[in-house]
Amino acid sequence: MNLQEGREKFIQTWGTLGSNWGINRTMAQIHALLLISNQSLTTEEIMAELTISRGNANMNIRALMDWGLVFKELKAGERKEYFYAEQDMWKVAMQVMKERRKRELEPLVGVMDDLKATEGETQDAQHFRELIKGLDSVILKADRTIEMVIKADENWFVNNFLKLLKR
Amino acid sequence: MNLQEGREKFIQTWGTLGSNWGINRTMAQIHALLLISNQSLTTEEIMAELTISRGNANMNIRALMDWGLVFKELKAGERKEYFYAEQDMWKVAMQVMKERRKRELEPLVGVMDDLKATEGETQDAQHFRELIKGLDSVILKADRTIEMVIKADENWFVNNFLKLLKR
DNA sequence: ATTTATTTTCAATAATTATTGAAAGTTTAA
DNA sequence: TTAAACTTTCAATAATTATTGAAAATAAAT
Repeated sequence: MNLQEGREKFIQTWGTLGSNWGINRTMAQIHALLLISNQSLTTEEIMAELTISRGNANMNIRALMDWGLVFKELKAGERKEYFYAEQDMWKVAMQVMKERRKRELEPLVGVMDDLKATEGETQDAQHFRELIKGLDSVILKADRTIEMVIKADENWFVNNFLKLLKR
Repeated sequence: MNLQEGREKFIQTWGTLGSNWGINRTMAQIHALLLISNQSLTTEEIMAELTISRGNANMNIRALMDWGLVFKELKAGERKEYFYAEQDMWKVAMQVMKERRKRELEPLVGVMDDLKATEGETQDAQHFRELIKGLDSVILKADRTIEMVIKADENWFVNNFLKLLKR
């Protein structure tokens, strides 16, 4: 497989993976393209490479920036914006976890509290509360695990940083 | 919140959550309905409760069985099929992990091997291979972690089973 | 101030994905 | 065997989601 084929396969694979996980295909493809690019790209270049419209490119680039996966670079003396992606895939994975935790797990915790407070002493009501309790404990466990992994990773980062200073 | 409201809110929440994660809303709602039901339900009952068509109900029930989240029960002297869901939410979470690992992570490993073999000695080609290497290591790490959690959980199950025998 | 370059927005449209419902298939009972 | 009860399939349709493209907004240069 040559470079061109590899790049195309990666963009397509990343796109499919994204849509399996509830992320819009184009957004994942732009991310893939920026990942494999050595330099930052303009909106124009992204449009051309993926043959998508300006509107589409713009909206998805913004979304990637909201996710903290893509950043803007301004070049001196140039008016247009350049974009690049975090390339360390471990950091990418951490960032995705962090964001999904914030966007989905945290709101869920609130809903679970409401559901736990459901009234009624019938068998059905008790069964419902039992199920919710079980689900709540799984959600809490997941939340704590992710928190732990993120904290550990950040410490690792801080530690490496401190090591650098000590040299 | 009374029981009826709680059930409806749960079904709707589970449906939304599912579609955020690339799972069809109705499938998630049928799952939710079976989770909160004390007894197994027929296709008719599921259709009525969620106001969906027979075809839709049938297809999504099959999908849930393929995922190992829902099971069929045949009642003596009755012709129609009854369905129920695994109610232990920890087991549900494990089963979802297992299935996603099998369906998505494993095929990905194959693609990554192809991508790692991309040819070329240009800067671009080297950068591409570096990225793929980094991604591959994250995927492998995720795969091993999930495997570990599943194994640990299965051992826990075996252990508890053995404990029961020893009483 | 005016022009030019660039980004953003969003109504219209296209593409994708989910759902229906009726016909075909299957299984059990009479 | 025929009929009745039930399940499965799938082409047609509906609903949802993504994409376009052109106009409006913004920012910088002349």
